[in-house]
Order: sequence, then structure tokens, then C-alpha cells
Amino acid sequence: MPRAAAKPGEEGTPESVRDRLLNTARELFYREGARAVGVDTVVAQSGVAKTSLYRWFPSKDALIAAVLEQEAQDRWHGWDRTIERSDPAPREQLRAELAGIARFVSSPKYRGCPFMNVTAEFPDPEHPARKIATGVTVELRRRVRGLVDRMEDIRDREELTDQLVLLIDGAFSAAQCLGPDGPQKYLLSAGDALIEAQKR
Amino acid sequence: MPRAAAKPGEEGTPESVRDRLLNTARELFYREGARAVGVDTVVAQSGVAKTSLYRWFPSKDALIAAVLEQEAQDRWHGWDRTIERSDPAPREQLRAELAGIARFVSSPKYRGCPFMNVTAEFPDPEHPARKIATGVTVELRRRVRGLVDRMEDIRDREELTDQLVLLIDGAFSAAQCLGPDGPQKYLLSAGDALIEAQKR
DNA sequence: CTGACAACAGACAGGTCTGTAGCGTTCCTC
DNA sequence: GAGGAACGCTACAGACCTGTCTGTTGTCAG
Repeated sequence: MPRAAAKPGEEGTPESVRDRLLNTARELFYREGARAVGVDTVVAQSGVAKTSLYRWFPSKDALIAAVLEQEAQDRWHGWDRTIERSDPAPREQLRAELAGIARFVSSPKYRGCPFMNVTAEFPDPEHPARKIATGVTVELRRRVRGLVDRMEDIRDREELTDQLVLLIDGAFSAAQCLGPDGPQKYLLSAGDALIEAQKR
Repeated sequence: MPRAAAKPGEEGTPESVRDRLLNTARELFYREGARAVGVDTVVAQSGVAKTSLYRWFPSKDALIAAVLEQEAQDRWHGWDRTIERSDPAPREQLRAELAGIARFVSSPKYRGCPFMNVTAEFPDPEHPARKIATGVTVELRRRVRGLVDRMEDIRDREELTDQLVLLIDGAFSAAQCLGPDGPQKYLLSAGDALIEAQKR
């Protein structure tokens, strides 16, 4: 009989096996789709026993959610770094984010936004991974709004926010089909035009 | 042994069973995802024998592709109708399309763009359904470009086209997560702003 | 040394999925 | 009324998928 699993949340527990699973799953789920990849494949690619997977994650769905959680952390970490490195003016920070997103989705390995992909793969809004994906979408809107709020002389801040969100989500999704030469080339210029149009 | 299937392309063949399969599959695939729905479910919901499914479609993948093909026809049919009903000026036609898309994605039954969903579900670009989805994306860009080409005094037509495509794809994808109150509310105003900014 | 724990390997139970086969029925056409 | 096409029903093969169980090995604390 397998011993009781160590609580994965605890401090000081070795993380190597769990991390290997998480990283392998992340790569596989992203490249081939979470639904298309079986746990056996994750286990084999990780070089880990299946019992270990189920010690660290109660189910495959939980593993998918954990992967997405990691993905979310990375996205916001990247966002924050972009903010830190850029000019403190909110408009410049927004421009830096747009430029970063355009570069990100133009990578040849880009296979779509992980959160949108999960949303397409799991229609049930109660799926744990879906909740994380929705959270990221809401948080993106909130962060754009935060930048817009700090700009001066904007006529309608809600409108500008949503217009920019349209552009950003468009870049994330269009790049998957149209590749590195997709419309994301003009993400930054479009953002500039929208901001300019909202100046009073 | 089942008899040789009647060629589905031929004129005059009865279409009721095939259509029932196609319509049921379309609804199910859209609502729950093509990958999540098994052929048994399609067959049961259609009130049709499984043998009939495989008489009309050589495989499930072919059924998915046929569903998407139908979806594509409907999309372009709607596009054309919008054009016909609107003012002949290209800018007004474009505005009518944007308004139509915003309304379309705000429906409570909206579950994302079928083509984007399939793209997320089937990473393999060689999948027959994927090819249709990619075709629709390319065709959308082509049609927007066609309208932009007919407008006057546009500085950079390629740039404006791609900027508008970003907005449109953003509306299609953002509405899935954010619902009827999503940023698509401002799709039309954003389009206007981008066009205005490209006027020389 | 011993007990607790993490990890390994591999088998397997139980379900689902795609696609095929067999056989009988209906319906249309000649 | 005879033949053939389309259809329905049921069963099934074979693959795959999730999750569990058995049993073994290595490690470290007390």
C-alpha cells in the first residue's frame, strides 16, 4: 500500500520530482493540448513513476490546473519585469507591454495563449483550470485599466481599456493561425492610435 | 458487409440523415468541444445508427471538418448579407461588419469562435479541420483588406488591415471569457478610431 | 537498527473512444 | 414482386485513458 502522501504545500519538502512533472506537463500540454496528452506520456517524459504523479497531484485535472497556475505566475512576472524596466510614465509602460506581447506571440514556438487554449478545450466553467484562465483574463483587463487610470487627459477610461484589451487578445489569438508575420506587427501602432484618439 | 456508400457529393441523394448528423454534431462540437464529444453521443442525439455516420463520413475527423466547413459557409454568408444590407460606402460596410460581429459574440450562447476553438483543440496543422480554420482566418484578413482597399485617403492599407484584424479577433476571443459585457462593446468605436488615425 | 517516507517499476481494473461486422427492416424503383 | 440502397440495432475488437494496487529500493531521523 502506498504511504500517505506528504502534503505538497509544506515547506522544505523536496521539489525535484514535482517540478519535473510540472515542467514536462507544461511543455506537453502547451504543445499538444492538455486533452490530447495522457498521464502516461507525462510520466514517461518526466522519467518518474506514475505513483509519484498521483502523490503530488490528486488528479490529472489538478495537474492541468497547477500547470496553468504556473503559466499565470510567469505571465505576471514577465508583465512586472517589463514595467520595472520601462520608463515610469504609464503610457510608456503600456507601450512596453504591447511591444513585449507582440514579440512574445511572434516566437516560432508560439502555439496560442495557454489560457485561451484551455478555455477552448474545457467548456465547463467550473473546471479548475478554467477558473485560472478566466482569472488571468480578468486580471489583464484590471492591469490595463490600472495603466489607463494613471494616464492624463483620457476621455473615457473604460472605453480605452476595453479597446486595448481587444487589441491584446487579438494579438494572442491571431498569431496562432497567421504565424510570426501576423497582424501583431501592428499591435503597438494600433495601441498608440487608440490612445491618441482618446486624448481630449 | 455494408454496401458501398453513396457518394455524398452527388446530386439527388437523400440528405436528411446526413444533415441531421451534421447539425447535431455542429451543435455538440460547438458547445462541448469536438474532442470531448464521442461519435456515440452524436449518433444517439441524431437518432441515427452509427453505421449511417460512417456511411456518410469516412471518419470522425472528416465529420469535424464537414461541420467546420458548414460553419465557414455560414460565416461568409452572414458577412455577405451584412454587406448587401449596408450602405455601399466601404467604410460603412466595414462598420456594419464590426457591429455585426460585436452583436454576434455578445449572444449568451456564444462559446467562442469555432475556428479558434478547433485551432486550440487540434495542434496539428495538417488536421483537415485545422486547414479549414486557417483558411477562414486568412479569408477574413483578405476581406477586410478588400474593404480597406476601397476606402480613400488611407496612409498604410496593410497596417490598417492588420490593426482591424487584431480588433476583430480580439472580440471573438475576449467575449468567450468575459461574456456579453466584454470589451466587444467598443469594437465599433475602436475600429472608427483606427480608421480615423490612418486618414491622411 | 528501525520505522517513516519518497520514489521506482509494473500490472491491472474499469471505463471510453473509434471504427467494423452481422443481420434484419424499410422503401424506392424497375 | 424482386432487387438493391439506405437505415436501424447490437455486439465487438482494439486502442487508449485515468486512477489504483502491489511490491521493492533508497534515505534519513531517532
